[in-house]
Amino acid sequence: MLIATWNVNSIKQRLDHCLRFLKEAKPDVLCLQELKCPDEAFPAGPIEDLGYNVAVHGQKAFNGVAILSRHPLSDVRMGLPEANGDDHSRYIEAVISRPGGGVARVASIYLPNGNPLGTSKFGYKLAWMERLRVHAENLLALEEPLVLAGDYNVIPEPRDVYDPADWLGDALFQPESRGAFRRLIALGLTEAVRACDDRAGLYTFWDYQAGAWQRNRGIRIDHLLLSPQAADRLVETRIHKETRGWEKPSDHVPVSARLAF
DNA sequence: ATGACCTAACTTTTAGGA
Repeated sequence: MLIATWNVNSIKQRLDHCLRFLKEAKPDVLCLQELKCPDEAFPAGPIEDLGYNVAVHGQKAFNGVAILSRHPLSDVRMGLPEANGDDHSRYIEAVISRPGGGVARVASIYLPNGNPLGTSKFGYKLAWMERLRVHAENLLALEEPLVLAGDYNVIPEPRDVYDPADWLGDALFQPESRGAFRRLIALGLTEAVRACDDRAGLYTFWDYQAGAWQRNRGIRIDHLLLSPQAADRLVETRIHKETRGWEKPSDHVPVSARLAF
C-alpha cells in the first residue's frame, strides 16, 4: 500500500499535476494540503475518473485538506478535537480498507506555519501541535496501522535544511517547534523517511523566490509519521523531487511511504 | 548585487505563505 502526501498550493492551479502524479506514481492514498478552495469547488470529478474516492475538508481562500483513496474510506473525521473556535481546515482523517484485508487509518495534516515570531500565529502553531499530540496519543491507543501525513511546517533537524543559520529566526526551525515535533515522535511514532535514509540534504520544499530550486536551497517539512503497527510494515519511502521541475509547480513535492500490505 | 514568487480575493492592493 503506497501512501503519499503533497501540499499542492491550490488544487485548482495544480489539478493537472495532481492527476499526472496519480497516474504515474499510482498511490493507494494521497493526502493533500493547501487546497485553497471550498468543498464545493474541489475538482472531484477528474480525480474520481481515475478511480479515487475523495474526502475533502476545504475552506475559502486558504488551508484545506483532503484524502484521495483507491479503496473505500470510512470513519471520516474533520478537524482536531478541542477546536474552541478554531475554524481553519487543517486536519482530516479516514480509515482506508483494502479489499481482501489491510486496514490503515490515515490523516492529512496542514500544520500552521507560525510566522512571524512574536505574534499570536506562533502561539497558535504550538497550541495546534499540542492538540495534535493529544489526538495522536488517543489514536495510538487503538493499536492499529496509523499514518499521520502532511505538511508539518517543522524542520526537524539541522541536516534537514540547506543552511540552518538562514532559518534560526523562522517559526519552522524554532526550538519550541522542533521540541513539539519530538514530543509527537516520542509517543511512539516513526518518521518514515528518517527510518529509511539518514542522509543530510533530503528536502521536500523549495521556495519560489531567489532561485531556491535551482540552487537546491530546500528544507524538509513534509513528513509521514507511523504507528508501530504501520512502521512494522514500512518497506521504503520516496521524495518525488521531479515534480518540482514540472511547469508551474507547487513549492512542495510529494513524499510517499510503501507499507507491506 | 542580496535582487529574485505564487495564490486568492467583493482584485488594481493586500494578506498569507515559508
